Amino acid sequence: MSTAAVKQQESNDSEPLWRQAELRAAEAIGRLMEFWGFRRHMGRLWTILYLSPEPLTTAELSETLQISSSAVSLSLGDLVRWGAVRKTWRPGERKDFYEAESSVWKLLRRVYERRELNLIREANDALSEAQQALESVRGGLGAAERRRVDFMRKRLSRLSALSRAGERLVHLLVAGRAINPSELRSAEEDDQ
Amino acid sequence: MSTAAVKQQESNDSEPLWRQAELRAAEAIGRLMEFWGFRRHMGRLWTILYLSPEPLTTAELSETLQISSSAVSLSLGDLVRWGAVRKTWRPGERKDFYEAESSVWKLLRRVYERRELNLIREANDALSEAQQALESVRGGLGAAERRRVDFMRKRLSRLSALSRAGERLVHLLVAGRAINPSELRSAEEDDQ
DNA sequence: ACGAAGCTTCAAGAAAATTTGAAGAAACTG
DNA sequence: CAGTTTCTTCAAATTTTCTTGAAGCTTCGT
Repeated sequence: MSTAAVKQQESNDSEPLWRQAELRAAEAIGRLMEFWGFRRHMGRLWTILYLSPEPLTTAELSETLQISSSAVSLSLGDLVRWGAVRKTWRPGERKDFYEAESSVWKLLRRVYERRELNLIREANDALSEAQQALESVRGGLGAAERRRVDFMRKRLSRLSALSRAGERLVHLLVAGRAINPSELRSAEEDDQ
Repeated sequence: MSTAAVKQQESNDSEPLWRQAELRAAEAIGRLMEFWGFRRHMGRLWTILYLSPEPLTTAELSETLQISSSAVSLSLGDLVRWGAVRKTWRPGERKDFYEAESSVWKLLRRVYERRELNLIREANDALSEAQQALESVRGGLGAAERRRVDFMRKRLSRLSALSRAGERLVHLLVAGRAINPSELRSAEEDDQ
């Protein structure tokens, strides 16, 4: 009864037979993107567009994925801002059409460039500030506390070295150059 | 007189002067980890431990970060499970003490190995299923729909190729070997 | 210029996650 | 072995994030 039910469902709704496969792929990519820090809808929408031979309208998207048109608009806007989806225009049509940027590599690069690098830099700044704060405080401490603070300073500088190394690696990645992760490892090989 | 003032400051809050810097660093790393898909507390706790010359108790941690002991226990448990923190034991002490795994490189490797690889594999499986579903449906379609499905199949196989390439890269990364991101790029260079 | 169609933004509601206090287990001490 | 101390688990509550329907804008055709 369950397999029959599926067949029925497919033809009853006047849904193409491949819709289910499409949704499954969209879901997989959606999860991947969610895990990567984006909204799940972004991945789903992008996938639907990526699998479509021609541009789609927001109405088609919201119908396919069964989400409200405002949700489509929201996530689609993000996708456009990330360059993952382009607005296209059709002569004689009033609605906007959307198509996926089909070079995943380009997308990855852009995200790393805009987002990951920023993130690392912010962490870096915060670490530097913390280090400076420690240094400025160090003078007025007794011997025991000074030892303590020196330990922290050593550790903080290791973290800084790491995050600078990470920044460098992402830079290389974005430039499409080869990367050697051992740089990360060696960034923390000064003391034990 | 100025040293006296500093001393006062120290004792008024009964907080060491460097506490603030420590918290700032913890916050920075916490954000980084949150962005990376972990609970923020995990990063904060790890950082406090990493910056401490000696192991700390849960009580000290919850006091330092101002979070409940149950939250400490929860996130600390995760950290131990990820190998980011070790339980240590002190003769004569009843409480457990915790210390940070100080090799960040080891940690990164472990996370990529356990989590990212799994994630990619899951996506891969879902994509394969979708592809198979399309193939099994292809027979019963008219010409137009068949063309449509063939387009999807081509795109899906590109996604598969990409994610297999990604899997390979992560493998290399985990093994500490050099990586060339151009493998990703070339994974989608069959058609336009 | 007016009306309609489509897109976006917003505030309210729903869902999901994190956080916590309290209760339960486990481990140690006297 | 009873009584503590410490750690963990759980359900309730809070906070945060997501989703939606409605209202506001903009653009286009007449």
